[in-house]
Amino acid sequence: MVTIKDVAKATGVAPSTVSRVIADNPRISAETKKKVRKAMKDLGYHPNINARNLVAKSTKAIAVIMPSSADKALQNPFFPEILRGIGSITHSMQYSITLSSGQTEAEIFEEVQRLVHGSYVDGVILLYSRLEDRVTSFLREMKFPFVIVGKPYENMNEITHVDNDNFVAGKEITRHLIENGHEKVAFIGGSKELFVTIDREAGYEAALQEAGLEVSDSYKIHTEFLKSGGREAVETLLSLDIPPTGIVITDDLMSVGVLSLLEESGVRVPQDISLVSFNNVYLSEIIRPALTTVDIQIHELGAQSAKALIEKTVNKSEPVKRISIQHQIVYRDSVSKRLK
Amino acid sequence: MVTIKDVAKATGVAPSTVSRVIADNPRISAETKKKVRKAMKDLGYHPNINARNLVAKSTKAIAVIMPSSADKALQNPFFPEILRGIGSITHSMQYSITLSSGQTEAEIFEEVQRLVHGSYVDGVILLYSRLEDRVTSFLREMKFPFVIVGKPYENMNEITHVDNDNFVAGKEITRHLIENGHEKVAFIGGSKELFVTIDREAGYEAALQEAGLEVSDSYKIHTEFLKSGGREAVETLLSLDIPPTGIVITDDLMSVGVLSLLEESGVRVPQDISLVSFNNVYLSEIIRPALTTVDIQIHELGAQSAKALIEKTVNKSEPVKRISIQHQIVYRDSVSKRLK
DNA sequence: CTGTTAGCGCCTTCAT
DNA sequence: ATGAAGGCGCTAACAG
Repeated sequence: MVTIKDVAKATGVAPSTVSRVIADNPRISAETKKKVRKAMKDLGYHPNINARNLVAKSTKAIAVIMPSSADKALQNPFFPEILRGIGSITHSMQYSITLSSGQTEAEIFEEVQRLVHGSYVDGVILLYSRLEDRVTSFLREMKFPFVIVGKPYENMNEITHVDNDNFVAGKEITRHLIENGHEKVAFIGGSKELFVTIDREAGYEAALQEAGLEVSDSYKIHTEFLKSGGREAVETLLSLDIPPTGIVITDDLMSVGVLSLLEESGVRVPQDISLVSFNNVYLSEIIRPALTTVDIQIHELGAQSAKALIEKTVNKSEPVKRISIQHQIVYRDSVSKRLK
Repeated sequence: MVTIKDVAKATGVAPSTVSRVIADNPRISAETKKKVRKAMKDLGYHPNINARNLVAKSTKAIAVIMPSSADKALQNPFFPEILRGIGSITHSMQYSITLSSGQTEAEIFEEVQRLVHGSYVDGVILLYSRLEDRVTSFLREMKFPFVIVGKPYENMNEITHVDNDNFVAGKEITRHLIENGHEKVAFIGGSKELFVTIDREAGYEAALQEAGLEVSDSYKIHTEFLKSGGREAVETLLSLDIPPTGIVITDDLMSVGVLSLLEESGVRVPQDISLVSFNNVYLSEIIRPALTTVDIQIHELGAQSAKALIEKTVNKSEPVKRISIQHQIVYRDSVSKRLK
């Protein structure tokens, strides 16, 4: 390994001078700079990050924590996409990403402790948000910079987070159904412990009420991730006295499941039932009918969270922020106009 | 930050002694160990990883390189899954993962250089394999430990890689179609630059030949990732004089696209056409009809590659390995028996 | 068994 | 504008 000393020796200057050249210190003559830089290139010098971190007490690295993989949800294309968003920022700022997943919540907790205590990273992005999460409490206690993608369960004004306005999004997409003549619209969401579900559902209800439509519990389904369980739920929905003509579903991947179930039962989409959902994942575009869905800008969600986090790590007194990412409805073919 | 010195002072021993109990050095008395450990706990001591790395000249970290995100393929659930596989091993061995993606190939190359030159990581896992890849050549030149998930384009016996036996898998899944009475079977694959495609296609042809069936070019389609392009391809296939009754598709996600296209054209699966594909991603289970697909054990692919890489990093003279992960056909509902 | 010393590669005063 | 010296936190000889 070629070190700063080697470069110094080769150039006939002191190590400190080389160090200054690296930092592009203005009080080094242009001449020596050129000389030193040449030597660096010739020798193939690259700064050793560990040595640098050691003295700088900073790592220029952030950790990204994925939800425990008990969540089957991990197969959701949401994750690669958000990672790309984060990566676009980290790359441009010369930061690295340390990825951390884990089978269980405990494993993740361990890992995070290791990461922050060992000074592996300068900050943490949480790709989930759970009630009474030890990781969150730990990070707060340590006063360690972190941001949550989504909505924190507690201390919302004290935790920087980036999220969509899921309430409004839910309202708008439901309204779209209503405007197309649907008066019986159902809701299928994931776990009601999740804020995404809660918010989108609240938006759904608000749209209904706004239109003077009835909000009925029998029209609302919560299912983890539809396999057998979701199946029955959908069947129940269909066998109602007055089955819905439109469904709001909180996730494109779930929509695919529902869609399949429906068509299997001979119900056609959108002729018999209209579907709308959230995320605008690639999948929603290749499936038939292509899904009308709200684009939540996953990439941007990632980019903004990385940006906010990095700002926080360089300036610890950066104020708490609550960043809201725009959403936009993408109109495709899963909604039909219904004559009254 | 509490350091080894603080612990030493608090315990009344030398820093080196503390260092030794951290390493659980056998020649330290049980008594002092206990004493020191207590102090560590009381003070909340945690080793500083950078300092340690600096002297150890090892980072206990590996980099995972994702394909350039020009590949829309990144939304494939394949990635989160393989990351989990890698994570399961790294976690258990106390390694960390540095994730690296990038918009372009050049960006990735830069990043990898930074990672290896700066001693960020001890080894690299490549989640892609491309012809004349600068990253690969660079890693080889540097003699830096790396493994490829998939099949290297060059120097196959000099590069440790973990892969499925895609030829056999392709053959078996095609044979399954044939055994169900399908004599006209088509093939839809991704870019023919990719080894996965090539291997699976070769298997497909082998099965056909084995059964004495004709291999026809008009039955073979290569499409990046079916949007508009794939659409036409499928239509062409259907309008053939003798349209196929079965299709082998190299990826579940593509299958979903094809499936949708087919049903849109009024072709029923599996009644009119049977479909089989690869990967056994969660999606293939929730879609209707559920897909008969070959499970390539993505998780295991990740785990084995991490294991092989770590072995290589601790023992540079570890021999080159070629690890093949078992596959297994998962029979579901996308294939129908066809009477002759 | 434990303490002392040196040094990993870099940055940063403090001099000059 | 540059050099010399010290130290970041840790480990690894080398002494005892």
